[in-house]
Amino acid sequence: MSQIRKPPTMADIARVTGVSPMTVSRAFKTDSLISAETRQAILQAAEDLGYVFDSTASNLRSQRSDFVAVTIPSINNANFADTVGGLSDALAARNMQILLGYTNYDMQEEERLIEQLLRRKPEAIVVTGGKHTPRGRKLLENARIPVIETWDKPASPIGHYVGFSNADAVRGMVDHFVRVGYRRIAFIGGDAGRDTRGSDRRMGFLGAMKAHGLETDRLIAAGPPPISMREGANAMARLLTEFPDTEAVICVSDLSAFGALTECQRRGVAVPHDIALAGFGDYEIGGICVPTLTTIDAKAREIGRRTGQLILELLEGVSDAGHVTIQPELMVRESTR
Amino acid sequence: MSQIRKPPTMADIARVTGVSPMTVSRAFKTDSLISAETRQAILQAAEDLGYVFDSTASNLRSQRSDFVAVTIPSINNANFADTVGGLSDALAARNMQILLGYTNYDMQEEERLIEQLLRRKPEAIVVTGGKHTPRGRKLLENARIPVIETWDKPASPIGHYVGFSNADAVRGMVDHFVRVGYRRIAFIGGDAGRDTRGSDRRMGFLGAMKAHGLETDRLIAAGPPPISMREGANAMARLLTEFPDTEAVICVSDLSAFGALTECQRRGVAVPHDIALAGFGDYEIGGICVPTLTTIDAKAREIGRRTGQLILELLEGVSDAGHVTIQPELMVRESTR
DNA sequence: TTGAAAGCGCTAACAC
DNA sequence: GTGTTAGCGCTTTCAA
Repeated sequence: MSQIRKPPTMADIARVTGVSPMTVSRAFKTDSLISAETRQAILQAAEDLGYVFDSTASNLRSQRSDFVAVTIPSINNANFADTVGGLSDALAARNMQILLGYTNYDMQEEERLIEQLLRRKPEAIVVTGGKHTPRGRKLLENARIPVIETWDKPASPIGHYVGFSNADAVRGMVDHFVRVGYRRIAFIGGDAGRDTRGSDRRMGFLGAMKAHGLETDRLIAAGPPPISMREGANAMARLLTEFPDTEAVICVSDLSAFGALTECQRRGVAVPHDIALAGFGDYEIGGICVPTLTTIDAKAREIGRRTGQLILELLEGVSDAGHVTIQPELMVRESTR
Repeated sequence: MSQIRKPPTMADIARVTGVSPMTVSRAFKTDSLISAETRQAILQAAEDLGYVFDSTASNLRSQRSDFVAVTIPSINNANFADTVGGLSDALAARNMQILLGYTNYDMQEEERLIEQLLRRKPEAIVVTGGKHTPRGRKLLENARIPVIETWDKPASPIGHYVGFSNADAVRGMVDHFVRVGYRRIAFIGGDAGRDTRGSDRRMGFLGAMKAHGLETDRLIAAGPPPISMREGANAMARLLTEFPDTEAVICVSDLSAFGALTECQRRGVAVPHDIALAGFGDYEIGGICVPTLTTIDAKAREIGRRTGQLILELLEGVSDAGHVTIQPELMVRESTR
């Protein structure tokens, strides 16, 4: 009886409905010219047969995939999740789907991922950061689709970008710290060289400190990214041991800053009275923990939204070059003077 | 000069290399019979021409997509991110790619998403939770591919599942609370009916309280999901006003529990001395905040890993039914007696 | 180890 | 508003 039958195709619907396959195809496109009754009959027949539209075939024939490929360092990070959310919302208007991959903060893995994603023939590709392996960069350059680098302001962009200078953002925070009177300032971040955004922030810290004529030896390397709460706590423990007279600490993200805060709480070190603390990224936790954390809002969601807008414009030929600079915002809260 | 040229295909490589397209195709498959020199020459030519393999065409012809479709409520949630991470790792062995969509805790949106994902012809589909719209359920039943429900133990599974009873898990926590002496216990969760896992946890709370002959009126509905830190804090404020003599609070997740904790800190209410606090999900924050949070580890990553294993077994025909029950683990920490 | 023929399911392009 | 033809780029199948 109930044999394994092949799934129905448009041809099957055409046979049942007494129209040509082409008409069935038209019935599934919202904008196409087709009489209301015909469409209705076709959609009904499709429902009855349990038909499922085959995007693969459609994509091959029309040479459009409705995919936008996206690489992020980690799926488990609220900043990148927000960016993907904003992007997704912006693309929903055109019914485009995101093909997401994560690199685990590894440029080799990014290269592998880019290659794999490009095989799916996306209409655009969005990458996080402006640094890539030579081959990864070449793959992007040759991709014949819009390439958008995000969360960075690349020295030499491959195509387009939507981002900001991580170094400049931290520089601004150091300037603020100095303005309100802090001098012995430390930086907690990942080991140099892997998380490029983290490294850029560290560079910004170093540059600004030097510009102010301040010491730059209070650097705690908390290991390979992702630098999260635990690493922040451990780094703070080292900092309090090695440089007990530190007045203020800038952490590579709110997550590590919160970890650092908990270490202070366990030791009875008062924030900001004994030591000031700041993060980066305006994560939810920074706005709610006690004390709330001074941070930099990098506008994660806006980065995604603007990226999505840009992609739609590029695909429609409305625009042809997008260098969108996002303005991060310093948010002074309870954890600093 | 440099005209817009069509991207090279296997036929182009075949022409350049002097072999048939079929041989080129073989060169890209690791297991196929082909001489080492021929393959070498072909891969070299491909590199020179900037060839990119076309998965779309491959998928159509071979009727295999190497996609696994996944729906999660929110991309910005560490528990689901961990599950996707575990799944992704398990599938990496077979080079399968995850096609991810998020439902925003909305079953209507889930239905829309399922339909869209199925059009891409995934080899399996993983959904979060065991409750769906009637049409969503029907789509899954007719999908002719393995369907795996996760993060739940469905009353009537569509196909397979990897999960646990959210109600039972919370029941166990209530039992523990009663055992150590708490009686006036409250529950902070989302509005009933939207986040099904949250509702199940609430049901578990109510059932266990009744079983112990305790009052069940200390229920704070914190709004529609996602219930995060801010909602937890607001709910705690209401709870402390409406039921100031509450001895212990169970929150629908660690995030809301942490929010609740901050509200206590701002009011000078000592945890666990004045009130005990527990969460759900073993998020990173619960293990590091002060005090650390009693919680239930739902083994998010293991859910993903086991799901991935199951999918591979099902696709290889090794297994034909998977009802995998995950055992959540109560973790008693500083926030409770 | 390699090649030839056919076709996966859909839609572009054109005709009526 | 609908139909016909051809073919997107690859791989299955069979043959050599």
